[in-house]
Amino acid sequence: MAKFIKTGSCIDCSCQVSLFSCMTKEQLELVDKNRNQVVFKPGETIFKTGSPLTHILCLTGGMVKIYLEDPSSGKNILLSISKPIEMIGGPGFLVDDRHYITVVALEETTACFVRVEDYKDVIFNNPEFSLELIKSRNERIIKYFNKMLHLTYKQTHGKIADTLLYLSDEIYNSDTYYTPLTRQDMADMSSITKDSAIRVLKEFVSEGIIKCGLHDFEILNKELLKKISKTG
Amino acid sequence: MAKFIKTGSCIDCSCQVSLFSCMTKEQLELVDKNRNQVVFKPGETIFKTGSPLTHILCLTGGMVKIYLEDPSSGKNILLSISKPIEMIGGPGFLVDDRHYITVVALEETTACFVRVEDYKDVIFNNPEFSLELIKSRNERIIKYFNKMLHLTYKQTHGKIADTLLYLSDEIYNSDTYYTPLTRQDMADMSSITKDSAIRVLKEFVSEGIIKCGLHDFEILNKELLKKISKTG
DNA sequence: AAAATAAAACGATATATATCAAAATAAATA
DNA sequence: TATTTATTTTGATATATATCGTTTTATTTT
Repeated sequence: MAKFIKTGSCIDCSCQVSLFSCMTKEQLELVDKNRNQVVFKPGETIFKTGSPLTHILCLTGGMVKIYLEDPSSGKNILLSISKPIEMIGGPGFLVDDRHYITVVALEETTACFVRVEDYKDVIFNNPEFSLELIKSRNERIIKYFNKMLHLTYKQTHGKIADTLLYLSDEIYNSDTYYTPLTRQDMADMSSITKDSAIRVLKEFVSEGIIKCGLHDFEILNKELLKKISKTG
Repeated sequence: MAKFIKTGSCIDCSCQVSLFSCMTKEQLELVDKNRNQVVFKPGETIFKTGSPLTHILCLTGGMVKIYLEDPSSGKNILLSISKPIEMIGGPGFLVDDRHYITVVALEETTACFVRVEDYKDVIFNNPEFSLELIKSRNERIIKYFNKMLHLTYKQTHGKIADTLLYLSDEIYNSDTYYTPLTRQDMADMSSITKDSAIRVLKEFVSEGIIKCGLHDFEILNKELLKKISKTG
């Protein structure tokens, strides 16, 4: 039992639904301070593909990876990394109430769970929130469109370049960063095999485009990396 | 001028916005009967990637293909075929009001344009509609998740099998169908090259799985096709 | 109907990348 | 610290699929 349900999670954590109506990040930050939260250790699974979607996650601290799992092939696609403050639900919401994503803590992560019924209530009673939600869904779809295009025509070098730039520009906001991601994770982000990821990273190092250890990365020639990302 | 704006399109076609609040297909059908519509000839472009998104399309007759275009690589992904009655907007709605999809008529197609402001009004004033819209966005995201997984791990045979099954099960509802799609279209649907599509189709024919002419298809061994789709 | 254009078909070749196996290194555990 | 386990690295090989040039067939235009 304790193996499947993390202590303290999936309990109505006294989130005041009305407070969610005002959706500015500043307000959410305030709200979150006064709330009991669940703490996840690195590597712990928060949402698992296929399991019932009963709550929406409000990520308040730490960092998680979000990925797709294909049970039949065993292949994964690492879709994104998420940082606070972000609501993480997944497309099963309002559809079949199942998770279509797996969310795993990359470091110590704090989160609060909001019941889907409560979340639905907010949408129903707050048209501004609805429009914001539709907007964010659409923004995500645009990202998936790009991902689909990249998956079809980019090759390993372009894909790894994308991954390095994503981490630098969107996650760590620096050309030098430490990441807990493994080579397998970076391969899953790039939709290539682990072996290919290692090979390409090594090439980039030998060409002076990056410097890297197991988890430390430094982008030395960002312009070239961007060019590689563009040309495929 | 006439080259870019189809005569009669993108004009507020007196759609009664309030009527859209009731979103059952039957009701929409009734509405559409009393509305002046725009007729597109086969091959005509209705929405073009990159152009301003000023209207949402209500497809009332005919059939369209919806695809992603990558201007830099020239690669296309054919996402889906749409039949009446369906609302076609695209993820630029509420984001940057640009089209991220290209919609092209496959046969003579009738459609009605709804101004985005009016559409926004409906969402704002009708919470049931909002929930339905979020649901449909999520359903689409689930499809894109599957597409992304398939793109990464399936190979040509599995991809073409998927395309044949999609046309049979979701579009033409028959194991025998005529389709105006070209080999290039079927390749774009499968995210492979035209040459590969031709090769695989020919293999399927020689193995007795399908029978096909240029545009006529007959699925002879559906179970095997499903198996090929599953195993990649 | 003839000419021109576009689409489909096909073979030969190139190549990128997955796959596999084995070694080296790092991390976790006892 | 020693031992086990997991991750990373590396090379060799296989293979699927894109690419290219050419021919054939279909479709459209004049």
